[in-house]
Amino acid sequence: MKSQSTEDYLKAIYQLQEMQNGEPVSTSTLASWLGVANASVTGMVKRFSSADPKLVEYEPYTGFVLTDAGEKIALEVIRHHRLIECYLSQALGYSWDEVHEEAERLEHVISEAMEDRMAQALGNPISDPHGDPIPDREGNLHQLNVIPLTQLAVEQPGTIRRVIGQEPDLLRYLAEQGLVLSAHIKVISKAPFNGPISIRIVNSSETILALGREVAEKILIQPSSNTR
Amino acid sequence: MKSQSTEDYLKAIYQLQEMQNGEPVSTSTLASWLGVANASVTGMVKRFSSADPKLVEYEPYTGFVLTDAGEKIALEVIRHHRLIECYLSQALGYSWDEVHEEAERLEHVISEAMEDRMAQALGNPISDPHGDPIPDREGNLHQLNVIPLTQLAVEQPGTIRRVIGQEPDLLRYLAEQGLVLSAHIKVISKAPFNGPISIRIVNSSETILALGREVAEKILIQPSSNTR
DNA sequence: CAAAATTATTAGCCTGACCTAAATCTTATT
DNA sequence: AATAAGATTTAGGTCAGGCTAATAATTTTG
Repeated sequence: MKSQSTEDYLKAIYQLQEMQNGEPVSTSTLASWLGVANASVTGMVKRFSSADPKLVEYEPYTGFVLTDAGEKIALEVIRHHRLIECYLSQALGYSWDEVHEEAERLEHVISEAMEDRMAQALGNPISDPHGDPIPDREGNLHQLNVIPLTQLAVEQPGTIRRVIGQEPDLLRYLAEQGLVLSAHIKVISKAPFNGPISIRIVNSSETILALGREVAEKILIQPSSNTR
Repeated sequence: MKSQSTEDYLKAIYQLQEMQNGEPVSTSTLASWLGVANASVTGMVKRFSSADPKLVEYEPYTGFVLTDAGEKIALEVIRHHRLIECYLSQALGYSWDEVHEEAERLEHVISEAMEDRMAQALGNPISDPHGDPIPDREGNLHQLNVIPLTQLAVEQPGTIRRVIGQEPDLLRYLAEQGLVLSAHIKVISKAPFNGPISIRIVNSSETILALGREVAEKILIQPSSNTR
């Protein structure tokens, strides 16, 4: 089994690559994501690309891309992480802003047997408490058909399916406003000049919420047919 | 938080001290228990006894004894370990020979919050699947009134309350024979010259089981009044 | 297109946790 | 009391995973 650091690096590269539509991940991006010095990343990744099997491809001054072997490990760790999040939420009553931190440590130590038992207890869930997809044992991800809230048309109704990012403060804030998974919402207006997006939660109070673009970008919506 | 190794060392010292009725633990005993070289123990324990607060008292050529601060940490780790064992057994269907290995890694990474939630889900158990007592948050242990099976008198009935040791093979063997917690047994005979002890499981088949002294020493019995 | 700014790499160092081999201390034995 | 046997510690080394400071490569800008 790979060390905890190795697993963290590979997971981070995978996630950053995903966030950048497959672009190679630069040294400094990875370093600041992991909270280590650039030089540490250079050293660590150098080991990865001379490992057997090779875990990342590395083009100096371009960045890192996972090999299939590296991606496999990353997906295993992500599967652990997200299953644990689900389990903590469903079996132990954690809220969605608490699960990430705990899972971050547990993901490196659970056995495959434990993973299987958790998955079974949960009925093999396909997404975690934030709507992030859980890879299956082979690493296949179930992709949702969603768009960021920023791209939802005015008056177009939709359902919240996923929230990107793990900042507990933001997650708590969203939950307080009723912006949780499966909530039905509708965009009332989008202020110009990149201003806030005003939305309403359908079938709930008539309150109108204004969200900044940064936040709205992280809320992924499954559009539904416009019923009005 | 202390490193995983530190926690392992302190836990080991605690358990060895317990097994030796409070005797100081020698370098080589600890080293072979942990599976590391003697020199590694010397180095590590030296750090502990010059730490702030000091974690072990060390008398050269006599051995190590935990200070109150060291014992506190050891008991926290043991509480984690045993609660996890309980949880795995009750919530995820692990058998008593499987729990130890998994708990051995999880004990170092769970948060206090998770510990509390597990304890609550289990109804604050006071012993783990092997009958080992679970320290409470303050480190208090509930001591059972038990004796090793080797000391149970012939014809004296008793109940299995605890099994010492975590060897999966032994635990599986015992379970197959019906020697599980709460089983009622009676000693039929004790062969002389340290020979095997023959027992019968009360209220079950009439089969007579012969156990070696080594094994019998690890089975702790709560004697009950002789009803015949 | 050269200089400035940015980004990445190298060099050299540190710490924790291990190791082996050699030296030293203690205890037991003659 | 001297020595052999056994236990323990010291000396010196490795490896992973960090760090800072200095250097080098690339990209941007004037």
